Amino acid sequence: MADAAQPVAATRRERIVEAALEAFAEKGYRGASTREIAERAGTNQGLITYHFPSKEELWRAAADRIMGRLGTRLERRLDTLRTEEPRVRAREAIREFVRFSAAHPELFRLMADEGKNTDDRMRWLVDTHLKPRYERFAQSGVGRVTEIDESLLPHAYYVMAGAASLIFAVAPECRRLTGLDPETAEAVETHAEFVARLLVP
Amino acid sequence: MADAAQPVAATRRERIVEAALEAFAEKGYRGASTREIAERAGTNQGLITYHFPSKEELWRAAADRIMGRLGTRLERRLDTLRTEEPRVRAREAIREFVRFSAAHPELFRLMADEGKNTDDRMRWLVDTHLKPRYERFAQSGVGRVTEIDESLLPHAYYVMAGAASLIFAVAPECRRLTGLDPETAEAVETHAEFVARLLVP
DNA sequence: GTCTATAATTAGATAGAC
DNA sequence: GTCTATCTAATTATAGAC
Repeated sequence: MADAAQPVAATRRERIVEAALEAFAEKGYRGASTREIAERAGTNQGLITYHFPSKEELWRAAADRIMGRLGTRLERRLDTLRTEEPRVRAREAIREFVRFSAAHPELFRLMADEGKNTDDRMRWLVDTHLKPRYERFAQSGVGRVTEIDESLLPHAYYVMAGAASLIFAVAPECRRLTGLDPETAEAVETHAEFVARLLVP
Repeated sequence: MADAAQPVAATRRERIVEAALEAFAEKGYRGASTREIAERAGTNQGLITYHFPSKEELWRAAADRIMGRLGTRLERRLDTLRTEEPRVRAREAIREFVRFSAAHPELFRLMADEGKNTDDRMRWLVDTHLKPRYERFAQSGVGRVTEIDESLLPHAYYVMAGAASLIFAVAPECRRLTGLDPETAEAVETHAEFVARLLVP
C-alpha cells in the first residue's frame, strides 16, 4: 500500500499538472515558472520538460484538467435535475457552479488571466472548452429562464460567472477587506443562495 | 504648443505610470517586465529605475492612479445624486461603476490579479484603497438598499463587482466566445442597465 | 522515468556618460 | 532628466548520466 502500489510515472505527471494548475492560477502564465511548479510537485524542472514538450503544453494540460472537472460536475448535477421544472433546475445549476467555484478558485483565476489577451492560449481555451459550456448555458441553463431577449445572453453569462466566482477567486483579499472567510461551508451556501435567487427570482 | 510646452520629466513619468498600469493589468505583476513597460512608454528601462526605486514602487504608483480615477468618478457622480431617493441613487451608482469598468478594464484586472495572494501588495491595496471604497459601498451604496441583513454585505459587494466588471475585463474572450463586443457604447449601457436592475429591482 | 548540468535568453537593479 | 552598458540572478529548453 506504499507508493509502489501506483505507477510512479502517472503519479509524478499528475502531481505536475496539479501543481501547474495552482501556479498558473496564482501567478498567471508568465508569472509561474516551471522550476516553481516542479518544486510544488516535489520534483525537478527536468522532469517537466520530459513529460511536456513546452510550457504551453503544460498549461493546456492544466486547463484541460480544471475544465474537465467543471464539465463532469455540472453535467452530473444537471442529470439529477432532469425532471425538475426549469426554474428550479436553473437555480440549482447556479448553486452548483458557485460551490464548484468555491472548491476550485483556480477556474476563475485561470479564465480571468487568459481572457484578457488575444493570443493562442485564449483562442484555444475558447474554442476547445468555453464554447461547449456557453452553448450548454444558453440552451438549458439560466439563459433560458431569466430573460426573453436572446441578445442579453452574453451579459447574463458574464454576470453569472462574475457574481458566482469573484469572491472565492480573491478570497485572501475578501478576508482582509470584509472579515468574512468566503471558504467556510456556511459562506459558500450563503453565496450560492444569494446568486441563485438574484438570477432566478 | 509642441512637446516643450509641458515639463518633459512629468510627461515621461506619467507615461511610464500609464504604461505600467496597462502592463501590470494585462500580464500580472510578475509577468510584466520593466523593459516592456519602458518600451510601451516610449523610453528605456533605466529611466524607470530613476523615477521609481523599485518595481514594487512603480506598481503602487499604477494602483494609486487607477484607484484615484475610480474614487473621483464615483464621488462626483454620487454628489450629483445627493437629492435622489436611495434606490435611484444606488441604481445610478452601479451604472456609473459599470461604465467605469468598461472604460478602465485595468481596474478589475489589477484587483483580480492581486487579490489572489496574501502578500505585501495585497495588504497595501486593501488597507490603502479598498477599505475606504468598501465603507462607502456599505454606507451609501447598494449595501443599504438591496438587503437588510448586514452579514450579506460582503456577498453583495463581490457579486456587484464581479457582475459589473468581468465582461469588460475579459473583452477579447467575450468577443470570440459570444460574438458580442462588450466595449461598444450600446453594450456598455445594456450591461449597466442589466446589473443595476438586477441588484436594485 | 528521473535526475543533474548547462546553454541561451531575459529579468530587476546599478553605474556612469551626457 | 535621460540614456547606454553591465552585473547578478532567474527564466525555458536541451543534453546526457543513471
